[in-house]
Amino acid sequence: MSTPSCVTRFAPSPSGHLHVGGARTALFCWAFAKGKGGTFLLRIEDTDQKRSSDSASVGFLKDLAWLGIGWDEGPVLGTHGGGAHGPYFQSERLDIYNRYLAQLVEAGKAYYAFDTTAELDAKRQAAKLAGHAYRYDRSEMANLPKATVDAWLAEGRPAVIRCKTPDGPITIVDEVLGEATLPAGEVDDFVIRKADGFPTYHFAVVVDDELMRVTHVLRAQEHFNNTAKHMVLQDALGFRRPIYGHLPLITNPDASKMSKRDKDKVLRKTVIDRKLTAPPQDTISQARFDAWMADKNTQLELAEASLLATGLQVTLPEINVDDFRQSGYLPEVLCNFLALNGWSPGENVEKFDTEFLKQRFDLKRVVKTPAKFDRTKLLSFNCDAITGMPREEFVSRARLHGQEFHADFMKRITAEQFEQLAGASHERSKTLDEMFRTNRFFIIADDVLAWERSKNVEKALLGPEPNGLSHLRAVLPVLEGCAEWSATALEQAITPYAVQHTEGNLGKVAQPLRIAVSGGTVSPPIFDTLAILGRDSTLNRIRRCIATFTA
RNA sequence: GGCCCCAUCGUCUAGCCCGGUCUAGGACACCUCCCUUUCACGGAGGUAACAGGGGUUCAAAUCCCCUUGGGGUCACCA
Repeated sequence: MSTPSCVTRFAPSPSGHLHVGGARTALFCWAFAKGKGGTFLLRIEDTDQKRSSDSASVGFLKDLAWLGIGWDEGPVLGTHGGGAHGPYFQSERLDIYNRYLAQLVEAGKAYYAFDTTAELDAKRQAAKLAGHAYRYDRSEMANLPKATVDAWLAEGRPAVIRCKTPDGPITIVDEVLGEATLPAGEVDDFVIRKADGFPTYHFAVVVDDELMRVTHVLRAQEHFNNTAKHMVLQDALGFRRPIYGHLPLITNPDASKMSKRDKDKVLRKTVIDRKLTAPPQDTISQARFDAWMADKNTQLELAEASLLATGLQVTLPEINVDDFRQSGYLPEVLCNFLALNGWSPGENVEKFDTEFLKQRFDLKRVVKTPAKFDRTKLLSFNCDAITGMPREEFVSRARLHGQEFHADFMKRITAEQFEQLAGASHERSKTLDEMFRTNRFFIIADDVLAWERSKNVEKALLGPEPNGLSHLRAVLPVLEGCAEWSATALEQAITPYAVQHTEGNLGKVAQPLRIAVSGGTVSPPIFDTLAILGRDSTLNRIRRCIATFTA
């Protein structure tokens, strides 16, 4: 097997959900490697025992697959993953790390340190009060006699291993940011193995990138300063140095970090604004609600947050890839838009697919500044993509979306009705989800349909004579007499009435009809709406509407 | 606070490396008008930026310096 010229990796910590920022990083790593005929690999950084317990820890893989970002090596999912350089879970590579760790200690490039957390905290605190940055002081631990170290280890004293960082400035060479030099002393003797025996992130990354023959490290800019530590370790271990590229962060419009905490904030604000003291029915328990509201620092689980949001009828900001999926965004649009945050192909091109990205992606064109994530523009892109696709494609993609996220809706509508509805909704849909949210009236029973009592409704129905209500009365027998119940047949039946009684102003008849059958002022085009609804429901609802508003 | 990085319309960005073609381009948003049976779409126009100050130069958005502003990072998290 030949060695690929280019190997990139995406190395997240385990999670059930893929954050959009992570998705963008993965996308760039993927595009970079695949554009060069190289390998893109996935590695799970699960060295934090406290965080790596849950079984859904690699749920984010499905998000990656949904986006169309396939990985050549890594955890197996469908046709993705596998590879000869595993295991790809760091927690399964402990003996590998320990080998290199021992080598460093042996060579005097790393040492055991027995400081307690309390001692270190105190020193950090003192440094902070003194107004300078804390740097680990190696004078005690680095010079412990070997006999002492062995004795303390033998008696089971908790110990970490620290890297003995050489003195001197460190220059980071970065393909997007250029060169940056950290002054001597800026990188101290950092921990490379924790007291629990697990390597720290820094150590595991360096070893794995070497062993997995990673050539290019593309990661978020928040890792920039870590690079110096990784360089120190590479030198100590005699490893080659990969090429680095640090990608600009993606933030909220207010420049704050995008995090699932944003969902919590929306919910908390809603609860406070509405002065609620109890959760809505069928959401979360009162006890959970109280505990959550009592402490600003606790967060609801994602599932709880969704339940509560549904109960409160608020929409949560999309943060994770599956949030966007649920909201009805297209994976290809999300990829396109994500790529535009931090990169652009120039030449005023901004609509492209991942194939184009693969061919054109280039570190030189990655921007240095953080990008504020603009959901409105994403929505506009999504709208363009939806209205631009063939009708059959929209219908089938909307169907899949409905089956996954609106099972109740799909159950109460026939296949034929769905096809008509989707067809009528196509050109007015900005997302795959919209038609399910705005057309609930199709799936409720005729006798529970309620009419909204808004200004617009009253204006359309109860204005000066001849008003909407009288048009409804007049048009009812016309509809009853319709032999064929299709959009075109209905149009042919109603239009003459409009010509005769409203000077051809179809709206004067259409809007009352819309209200009568939907309960509100918004629906697909009126004849489609009536056709989908069917003869019985349409007539039923019009009769009830007349009765209701006449009373 | 120390250290590092960055700085073009409200937002994402093109241009910057290799000064003149930039009276700074595109997209989203916004405003106006048109289309229209609701919603949405669509069409035509428009508003809108080189953070500030010093240099260098015949010429600076483009090069240099300072100021200001923003971001990142300072864990036995990753």
